[in-house]
Amino acid sequence: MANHLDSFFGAMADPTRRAVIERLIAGPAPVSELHAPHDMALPSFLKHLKRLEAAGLVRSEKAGRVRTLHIEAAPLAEAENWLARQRRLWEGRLDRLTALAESLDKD
Amino acid sequence: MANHLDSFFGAMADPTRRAVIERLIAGPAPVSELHAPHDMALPSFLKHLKRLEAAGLVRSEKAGRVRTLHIEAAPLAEAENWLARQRRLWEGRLDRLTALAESLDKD
DNA sequence: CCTATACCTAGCCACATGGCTAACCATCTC
DNA sequence: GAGATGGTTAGCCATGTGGCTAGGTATAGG
Repeated sequence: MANHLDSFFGAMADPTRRAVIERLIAGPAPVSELHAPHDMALPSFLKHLKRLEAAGLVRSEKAGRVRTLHIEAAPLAEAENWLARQRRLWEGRLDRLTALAESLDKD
Repeated sequence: MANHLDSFFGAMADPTRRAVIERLIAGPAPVSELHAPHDMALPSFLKHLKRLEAAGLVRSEKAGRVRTLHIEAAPLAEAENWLARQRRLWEGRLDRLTALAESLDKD
């Protein structure tokens, strides 16, 4: 398989990286601004950004000294769809169980 | 923060574990049945199950020699809601950008 | 009671992850 | 062109993760 889901869920499994995503949803931002609220050395923080970019959750462009990051919404939607599908299957199963229970009650 | 989201996303960031979840959505199953389709030694596989249980995605009960696993749907729903909220914020932002663009066009 | 079954524990290994410091570009700004 | 600013690279370290083998425990079945 080796899905995007691997790298997506891996990328989201860290509060620093989720915070970056939440910030970027409000609009693009340069590295230094993203870094500011996190009590962590820049190189450590950059690793998180690299991971987000590798997972395709984020794009970045450099202009002069400044690298600006943008969010990439598609993977978010993809993961949400995956979860929604699991939930529907689960709910479908519950429905069948309910129906089964009712049919057994009749006997 | 140290959210459930940490352990949830961490748990889902592995194809073996996602496959277990997908299987359990169809209904409860014992360890050996869950293990069967995965080409991996049992102890390695057990670690994955422990991780799912630690993340609260799965419950398990032992009867005699057999431990049976059940899925726990709530965390799935919670993560789906988190993603949905992000998406709505994102879409809201796009709407505002569109409105802004239109208002600029009028000038 | 003996054996097979089903799972569990302990302990090892290689590699990934998440943090750091130190030192290094590159580009504005004065 | 000298400094300050914004990122980047290299390399170190501790811990976590994902795999393994070997061996153990507990119950089901004959």
